Amino acid sequence: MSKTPQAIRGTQDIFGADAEAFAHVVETFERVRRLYRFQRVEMPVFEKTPVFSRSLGETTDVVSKEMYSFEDRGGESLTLRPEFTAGLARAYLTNGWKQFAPLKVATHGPLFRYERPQKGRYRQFHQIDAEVIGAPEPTVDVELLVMADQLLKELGISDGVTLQLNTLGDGESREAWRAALIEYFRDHRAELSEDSQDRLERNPLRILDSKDPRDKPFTADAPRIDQFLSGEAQDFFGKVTEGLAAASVAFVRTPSLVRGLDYYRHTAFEFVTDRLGAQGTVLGGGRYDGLLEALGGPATPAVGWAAGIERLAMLVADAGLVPQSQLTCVLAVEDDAALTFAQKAITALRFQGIDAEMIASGSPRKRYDKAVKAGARVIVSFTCVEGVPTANLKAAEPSAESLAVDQVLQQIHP
RNA sequence: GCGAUUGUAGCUCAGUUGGUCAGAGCGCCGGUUUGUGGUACCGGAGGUCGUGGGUUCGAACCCCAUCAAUCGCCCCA
Repeated sequence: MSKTPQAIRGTQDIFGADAEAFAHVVETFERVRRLYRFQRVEMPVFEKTPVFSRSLGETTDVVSKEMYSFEDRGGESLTLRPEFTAGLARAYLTNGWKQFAPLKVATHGPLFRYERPQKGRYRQFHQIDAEVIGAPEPTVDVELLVMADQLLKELGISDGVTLQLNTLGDGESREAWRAALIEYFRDHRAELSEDSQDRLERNPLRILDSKDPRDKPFTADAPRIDQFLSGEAQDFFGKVTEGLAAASVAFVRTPSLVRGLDYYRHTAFEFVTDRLGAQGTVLGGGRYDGLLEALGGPATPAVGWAAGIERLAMLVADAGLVPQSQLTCVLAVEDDAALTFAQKAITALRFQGIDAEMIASGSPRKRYDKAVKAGARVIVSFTCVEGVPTANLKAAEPSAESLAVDQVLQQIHP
């Protein structure tokens, strides 16, 4: 006896209302990205492993435990993409897209991370993504932030979502800050949570957003990036905040918002909601001026963001904002002798751009009831009167839809 | 990798201290009723109670293991 294989942990079969919400998010993103003139790109779902491992650098945990890697038949290590950014950076370098700089691109699709599933977190998940490669100006950061803000507003989920904004400064500022943080936390080492004591060695910046209450008193008084910002970095951040003000995009300065990887510079941001449990980040991004160099390319400034489609879809669905598409016309074939006539009719309706569904199976007596339950604007029953197939249009009162359906039916004959 | 909770019909669930406990509603299929009609009634299909062990005269119920789901921790590019 063979058993049906189960779906892989952390994958989803998205269907029905969830699929509608998902599609609505993608469609809205596509509309907004056109407004901002971001070009659509399609990317491979897998790459050579170094594309991701080199971009991730020293965070060995992520590389070894969180990536879906495997060897192809030639023995080369490949990886299902865990993010869009590294693949886009690779494409920029290998295709000579420098000629198009500054390159504004947008994409969406599945990503893969070997994680324990929980609310809003899956092994195969989906993101929308927007990046600008080859532009060092803070105005570009602003454009991306305003675009993200508009997207959330167009989706109708901006209430309860706050933009958390921080700067990591340039390379030197960042390094000085990091050194100061290590020194500070080392002095309080014994009082930190076990996790944070561990983080002190691996990833000290992460102590700042620890969830452990034992760490809170120390994170509150920790050194802030502002004390270490160079004049240039201050100026950059100032222009970003001025741009946001000009676009009326509200934000909250969040000194604890950090990025673990060294290639991040300057702007870092997250749109966060309190409605998704522990996974509150709805859209996140920042400037990664150091990434293309890490991939072996020339120094190339870049900035971008990504957002989880599932999380956005949940917010949209919870707010009841998924557009419903009501069936326009349903045909109830109450006599099988009228079936071909009904088939002619439904074909004509659909060719006229009228969406239609036909009920022609099961007990003929119950087909009309089924048709009623389909919730269409217009019901057409098909019966035979003295042996002649006949269509009867039912509508409570004449409407644009019923008139249109009637007009098509007038032109159809058994 | 760790923790908590949960697994009974296609769906939502009930099932008492282990002793007709294999059930209900919805959905599906069929029949009757109604006949410009979202009605009502009758009937039917469908489950080795997640899986495998164990305790017991007897397990959906107790114990162990395992798988899966949900939520959280770790991690978060």
